[in-house]
Amino acid sequence: MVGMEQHGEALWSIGELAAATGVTVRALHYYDSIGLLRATVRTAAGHRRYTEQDLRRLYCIRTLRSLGVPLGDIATALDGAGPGSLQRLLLRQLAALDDQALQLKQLQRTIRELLERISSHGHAEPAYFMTVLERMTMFGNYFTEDQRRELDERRAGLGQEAMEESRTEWAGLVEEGLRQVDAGVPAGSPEATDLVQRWDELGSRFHSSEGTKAAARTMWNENSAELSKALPWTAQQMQALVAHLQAARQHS
Amino acid sequence: MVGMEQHGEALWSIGELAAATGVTVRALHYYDSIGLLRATVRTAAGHRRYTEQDLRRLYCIRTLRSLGVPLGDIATALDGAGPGSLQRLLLRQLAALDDQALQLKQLQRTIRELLERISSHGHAEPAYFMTVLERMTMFGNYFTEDQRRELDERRAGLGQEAMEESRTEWAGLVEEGLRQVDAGVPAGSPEATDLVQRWDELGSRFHSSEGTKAAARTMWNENSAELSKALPWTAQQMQALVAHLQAARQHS
DNA sequence: GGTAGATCCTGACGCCGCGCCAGGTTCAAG
DNA sequence: CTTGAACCTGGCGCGGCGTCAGGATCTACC
Repeated sequence: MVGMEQHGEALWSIGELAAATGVTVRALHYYDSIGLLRATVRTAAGHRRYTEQDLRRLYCIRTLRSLGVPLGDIATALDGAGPGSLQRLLLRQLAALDDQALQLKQLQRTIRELLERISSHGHAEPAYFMTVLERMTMFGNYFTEDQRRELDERRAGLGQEAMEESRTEWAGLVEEGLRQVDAGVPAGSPEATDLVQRWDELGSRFHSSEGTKAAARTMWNENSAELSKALPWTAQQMQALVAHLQAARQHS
Repeated sequence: MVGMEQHGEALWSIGELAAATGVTVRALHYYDSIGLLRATVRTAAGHRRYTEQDLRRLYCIRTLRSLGVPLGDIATALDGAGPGSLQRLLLRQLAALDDQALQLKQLQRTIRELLERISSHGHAEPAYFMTVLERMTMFGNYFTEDQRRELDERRAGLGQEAMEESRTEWAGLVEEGLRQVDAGVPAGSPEATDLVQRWDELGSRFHSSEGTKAAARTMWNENSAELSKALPWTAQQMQALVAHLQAARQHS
């Protein structure tokens, strides 16, 4: 072991440190280069010598890193503001992981649905892929898990009849949207903005406190859920409608 | 809309496709450059024109991508072997996500433990970081969740007395290991390999069916679990021991 | 004190999935 | 014909290292 018994302090070469901690030499080089873990001592020839303090710091770094914390955050937590900064970091990371876990659950459910669809139906038609995509992006971007639960409760509260009614109404809106697309109605026209407004109103029935914005997205979700059950429209029609509504929403 | 009504087919420019699907133009450029989604048509000036087939393919791509599938896998699944390849891909991805979910749970538990430790103890000493790191790397690399459960059951079955006995025995082994380190016993010597063997045997009590290899890792886990409760050794001693054992294991 | 082989150094490119310019060409509308 | 929007290609950048390449330096043995 290099430098043992010198001034009563133990010094490790980079290879020894790597072997002992399981971190690669390259990683240590990298940590040094970004200033996260500089070797306290350098020999005359430029070889790195690590102290026991460095070792302890390395353990902290690797632990946090294995918990998924990015190196930049580790650096600020270890160098920056003293007490409590580590705690705050861990709390943030825990929250981030919670988010990730929820997303993972979403993905797993979606994949299982896709697999069922494939095995029962023989194959997956592209149109179905579209509906899956719709639901995922809408869901992922606009709702937290809590909000999702709230929506489920609200839907349960509305009852079967109201749900059926809304579905018919929604189908009517889609039909009109397609008519507008076919007729070439411009996105800025009153017809189009009116459609968007009724669209959002219908959505707002399923959502109260959070306002119309999120409600519109809810409607999109109902949308794709319905589509997955019965697909009376082609992919091309749907994409045209999507584009039309998006454009109209920007104009209004 | 570009190219509408031409030969009865609809063609989209790259910007239109981007707006309609929510994919950025840059991403489409990238997909084109890696051959994942080439624009079927190019105008004389080199501008991309996408067909409805391209649109459908894009929906598939984005769906799989949002499910976490890497682009390379998507390409092989869409272009490669026909029926069943998609199903296999999804099954693989599902398995991968299951793994991720388990790892996430591990991480969350570990962070919560760390937080408890910090809040009850005022701060976290570096030595504790080391034990956390040990458990994580050992656990993460060598055990599946099922194996973990099996281990927990086995430990419960052994009873308190046997557990206590094993702990004392283990402490003895650590003491001897430290003696060897202090005395400079080489890793290839019979003393060292004998220590490793007894170490693994002790571990094998906690693990039957999977063999000694995994059992040794179990022992490592006990190791750090004990350390977290009472730390009679310094970080430096532990790291030296770890290195010694690793080296001896390679020699035997 | 010479030499071999292990270890060390710095510097550079590669990975993935794009984001984000820069500088030039082409399109659609008035 | 002009203007501004859309399009093109090509290049750098991120994070966290892995993986060479080419050279300097260490340790051990004769």
